[in-house]
Amino acid sequence: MSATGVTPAPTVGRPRAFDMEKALQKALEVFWRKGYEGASLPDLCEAMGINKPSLYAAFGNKEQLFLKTIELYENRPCAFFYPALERATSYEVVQHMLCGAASTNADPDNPPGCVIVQGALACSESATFVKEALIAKRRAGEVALCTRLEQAKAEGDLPAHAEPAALARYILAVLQGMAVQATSGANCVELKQVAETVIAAWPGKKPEL
Amino acid sequence: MSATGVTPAPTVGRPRAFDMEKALQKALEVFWRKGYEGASLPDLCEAMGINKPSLYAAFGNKEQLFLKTIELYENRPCAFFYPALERATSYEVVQHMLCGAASTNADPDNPPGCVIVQGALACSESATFVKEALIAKRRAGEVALCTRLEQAKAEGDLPAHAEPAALARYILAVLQGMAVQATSGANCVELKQVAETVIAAWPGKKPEL
DNA sequence: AGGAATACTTACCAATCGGTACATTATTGT
DNA sequence: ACAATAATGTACCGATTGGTAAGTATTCCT
Repeated sequence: MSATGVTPAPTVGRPRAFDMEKALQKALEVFWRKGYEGASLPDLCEAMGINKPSLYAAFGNKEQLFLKTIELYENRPCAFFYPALERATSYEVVQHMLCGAASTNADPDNPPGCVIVQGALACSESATFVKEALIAKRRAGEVALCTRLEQAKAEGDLPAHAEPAALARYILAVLQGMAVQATSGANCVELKQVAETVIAAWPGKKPEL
Repeated sequence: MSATGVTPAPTVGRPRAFDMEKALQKALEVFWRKGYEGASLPDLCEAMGINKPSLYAAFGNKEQLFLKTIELYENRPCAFFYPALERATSYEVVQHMLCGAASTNADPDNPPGCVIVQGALACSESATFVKEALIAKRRAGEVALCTRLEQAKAEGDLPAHAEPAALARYILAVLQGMAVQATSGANCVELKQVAETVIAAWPGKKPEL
């Protein structure tokens, strides 16, 4: 198993004629817009600018390609979530999460919504593995936020009666709902209003004005 | 065009050997669990206990069958939304919506989540019509709630600075997020905690204790 | 220059997709 | 009894699905 998780470029043989990262980015766009099952191999190949045997040689199969695009997604467009956890107060944490979600979910340069939500929400049995991988990603985010809110509670940043698990679930529900709203056509301003509504009622300490 | 929208039972010819409403109910379950595109005709036929020609004769095609199941869905399991609008105060309106969603989204007797959310969130071009029909359903709910909140504001039930459109969008986002949570395995108690978090911070007048 | 190794192109595969033609069976009206 | 009508079961349709075999082209190493 390589340390980077990426197959190292071989020193011999014909060199690859396309950029794997750019191809992944294009595949991500297709999966993002159409979901795992709705994206066909011709769709993917056309967007990636390669043909099927190249796709299979480089990425394994459709399922593995999808999982790799999700990895890319978490490191690039959706990169607001985990960094937000490092903010000083729970107020700022949720503020950055919700505002980041509003921006990326309704970014006109990307498909609307969130691929981790809409990539495989309801699907046939053949996509069960992918569906559960996305469930795990969503749950991981919830657990991470819950841990952060427990810390906030311990620090007195959240009141003693606060329930970090319930609050984390609530915030994740709002984030996921914002993704649905974005796929329905909501724009960034509209999503920021949702974010603002949540933030205004946040039980944690607010920053000085 | 018939008044009921249902083809009247013909007086001559071989009688239908299955109950259309029960078959629709079974089809709804399949679409609910697998989504519009993830549900294949064999899936549907098996669940409905009929075969393809009967399905097409009775319901038109897959798309029309889906739209009919959505109609059934709105009148049956998901029947908490519009009735909730008739409550006396905005507090009770959102309380009933959120608690109703918690119950039906995580009802162990039904598939998890909400078919109007997950039926066709991200899909191929061939499902565009269905996808937009669901978007329209979601938007209609949002508009109806917004109208109800405008009334609440006019009645002094909501403060003068309240923005009904933003609040309605927020509540719908939470409802849709709860559906996503349910498909991820959240149970009724967990969803009720989300509902309670929202209700506790609702800006409208709270009922007497 | 000549392997060895890798990627690309074309053409194909079985399985499944949504949808239907056709013959058969069951019912009503006369 | 007999036509008219409608639902059923079987068997099929072309198109598309994810995936691959095989031949060709391009590179590195000796």
